[in-house]
Amino acid sequence: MAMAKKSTLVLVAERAGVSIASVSRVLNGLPASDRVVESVRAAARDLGYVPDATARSLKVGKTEQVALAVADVGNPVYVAMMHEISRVIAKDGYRLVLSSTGGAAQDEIDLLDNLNRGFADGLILSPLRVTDDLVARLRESRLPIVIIGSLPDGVELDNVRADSVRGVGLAVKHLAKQGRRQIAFINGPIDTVPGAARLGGYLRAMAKRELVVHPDAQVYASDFTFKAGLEAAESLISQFTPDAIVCANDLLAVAAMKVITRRGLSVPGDIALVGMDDTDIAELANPSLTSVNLGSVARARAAAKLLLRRLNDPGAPVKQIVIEPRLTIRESSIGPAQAATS
Amino acid sequence: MAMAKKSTLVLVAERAGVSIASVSRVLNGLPASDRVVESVRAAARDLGYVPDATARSLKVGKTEQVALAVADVGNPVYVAMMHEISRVIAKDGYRLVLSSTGGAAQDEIDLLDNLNRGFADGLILSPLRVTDDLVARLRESRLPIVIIGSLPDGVELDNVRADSVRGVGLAVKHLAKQGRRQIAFINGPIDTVPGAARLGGYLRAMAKRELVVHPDAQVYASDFTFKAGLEAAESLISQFTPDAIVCANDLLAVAAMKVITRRGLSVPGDIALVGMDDTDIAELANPSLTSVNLGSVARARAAAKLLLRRLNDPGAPVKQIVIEPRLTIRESSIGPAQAATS
DNA sequence: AGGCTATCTGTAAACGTTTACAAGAACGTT
DNA sequence: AACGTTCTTGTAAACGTTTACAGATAGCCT
Repeated sequence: MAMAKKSTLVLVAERAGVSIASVSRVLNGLPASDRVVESVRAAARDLGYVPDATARSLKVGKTEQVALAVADVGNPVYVAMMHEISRVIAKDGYRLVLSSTGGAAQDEIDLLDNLNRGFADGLILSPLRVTDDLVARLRESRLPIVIIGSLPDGVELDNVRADSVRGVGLAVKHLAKQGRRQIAFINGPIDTVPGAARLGGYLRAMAKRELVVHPDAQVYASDFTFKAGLEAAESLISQFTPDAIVCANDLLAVAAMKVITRRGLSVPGDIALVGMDDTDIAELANPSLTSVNLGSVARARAAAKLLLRRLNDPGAPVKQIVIEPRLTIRESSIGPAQAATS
Repeated sequence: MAMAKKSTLVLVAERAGVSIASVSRVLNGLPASDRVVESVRAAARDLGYVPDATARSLKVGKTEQVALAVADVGNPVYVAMMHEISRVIAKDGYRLVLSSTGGAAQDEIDLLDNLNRGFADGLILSPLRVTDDLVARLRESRLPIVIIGSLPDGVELDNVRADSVRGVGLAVKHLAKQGRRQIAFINGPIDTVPGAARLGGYLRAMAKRELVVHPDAQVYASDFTFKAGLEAAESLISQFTPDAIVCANDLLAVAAMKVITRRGLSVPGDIALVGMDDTDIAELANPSLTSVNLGSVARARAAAKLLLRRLNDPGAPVKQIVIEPRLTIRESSIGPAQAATS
C-alpha cells in the first residue's frame, strides 16, 4: 500500500459519479438512495478518503477540541485531572489541547487571548491565582469556560470547586481524635486560592476544637512542590515539635515525612501526617499517607461534563458545583502518639 | 467592555477603508505603506480583532498543533516527557494535543487514522508494544512522526530511544560494586518493548559479571504500575531473598520498597534497590531511590526537536538518536549489605 | 390525468483566511 | 517626455468542507 495521497471530497465525487454534496451527505449519514450510498462508500474506501478536520471546523464553527490549562503540570493532582477530563470529553469526540501556563495570572490572560483565535471550543481552567483582571477577561470571553477552583463571590461562571475548608477540617478532626494536640500546618503560598482557603480551614478547625495554635506551628512553602516542602518542613521542625502535621498537599506531606524520618523521628509514632489531594503519591509513600481527598477526579469529571453541557446548550444556566471532601486514612496517621523519651 | 463580538478581516477592512488583502498583509507583517499600516492597526485594535486559527489552518495547510500519544498518562515518566515536549514546541508556536491511547497497538492504529484527518501537523508517539501492523501504518502515514522508544531493526523512522540494556547494566554494575551478589530483577510485561529490552540487559549484565541468576530471582509485573509491583515484589520475596533488586521502573521499585519494609527488612540494609526512569518519585521515596536515568527529559526534548526539524524540512534524512543512560545514586543502594542475623 | 407531497440530488454559496496576479502609483533614468 | 523599475494595493481564487435552495423524479390521492 503506497503512502496515502491526500484525497478530497471532489475526488471521491468524481469516482463515485455523484456531486460533492451527495458525498458529504452519505458520509454524514444523511438520507440518500441506496445506489448513491453504495457508490460513495466504495469510492471513499478505494481512495482511502478521510475528511479534513480543518475544513469541517471552518464550516461548522466547531473544532472538537477542548483546551485545558493548569498551573503546574508537575503536580500529580493535575495529571489525574487531565487524564479524567481527556477520558470524558473523548467520549463526545473532543480532543484535549494542553496549555500549560506558568501559574502567573498573566499567562492565563494570554491564553484567553489566544483562545479567541478559535482553536478550541471551550476551556477548562484551574487558576492558582485569581486576579480581578483575570475575572474580567473570563467574563468577556466568547467561548465556554469552566473553572476548577474557587472564584470570588458573585462571579457567575461555571465552576467546580473543592471544599478545602471542610477538607482541612476533616484532617484536624481525625488527628484530634487520635489524641494529637500539637497540630502544625505546612501550607503552600498564601497568595494562591488554595493556599488561602486551606489556611482558613486550619484556623477554623483548630479554633472549633479549642486546640491552641502555637505561633511557630504554621509555615508556608514557597510553592506546592516537594522541594519547597523540604525547606518548609525543616524550618518548622527546627522551631517546634508538633505531634501531627497537616500539609496543604501530598507533595508537601511527603517532604515532611522525609524530614521527619531523617531526624530519627517516626511517622506516625512521633508525628502523625496528613496530606491533601489524595494523589497516587499518598499510596506510594512509605508509610502510606493519610490524605484528604478533595475529589480531584470527581472535580475533573464534573468540570468536563459541565463544559460539554454548555457546548451543547450555550444558554444553560450557570452552575457551580462543590465536591465534598473525604478523608482517606492510611498508615501515616493511625494510632496514638508514642510516649516521648521517658 | 462588552463581550467581544467575533470580528473578521472583512469588518476590519471596512473600518480601515482598505481591502481585506491589505489587512491580511499588515497583520502578517508584509510591506505596506505607513498610512495603511496605521489605519489597519487602529481598526484591528478597536474591533478587538483576532485572526481565526481554523481559517488560517485551512488555507496554509498547517494547524500549528502537534499530537502526543503515550501509553499511560499515569506514569510519571510520561508526564515529565509531556511537559518537556510542550515546552519545546511552544517556542515554535505549536500547541500540544494529547491523545492518550490505552497501550494496545490497535489504539495507536486508530489514532493514526484519526491523524490523517489533519488536526495536527505531526505526531510524537511512544508505543509500548510495536506490532508489524503498527510499523506498516507508521510507514505509510502522510505526516511526520517521531517515535520515542525502540523500533525493530531496519525501520527507518525518526526515532529517539533509550539504551535500556546499558541502563540495566549500570544498575547491576553499581550493585555488584557495593558487594551485592544476589541481584534479583522485577520486570514489567515481557511482551512490551521496554520489558524485553530490560530483561536482556539484566541477563547480559549478570552474565558479564559472572553473577548467578537464581531461577526465582526474576519476576514480571503484569503492568508497569505500583499495584502490579506490589504483587510482583510479594511473589519474589516469598520465594527468594535477594540482597539487591533492580526494578524495571520507579513505580515497581517503590512498590518493592514497601513490600520489603513491611516484612521488617530494611532498604538498603538488607536489600538494596535500584529503579529506572529517575522520575520525581525517586526523589520523594523514603529512602530516596537510586534510579537509572534513561534520559526521559532529554529524549522528550530530542523528539520534539526532531519533529520540528522535519516539519520545517520534510525531506531531511531520517535520524535515530540514542540517549545514554546515567545512574543517579541515592540512598536506596549505598553501603554494603548488613550482616544477617548472626 | 392532474396536482400535491415526499424524496432525492445537484448547484452554488459560505466559513475566514492567504496569496497569485494584475493594475496603478510613484519615481528615477535617459 | 517616454520608459522601465519598484512599490503598493485591490480583485479574485483557493483551501475542503457543509448546507440552503431549487430542480427533478417518483409516489400518491382524488
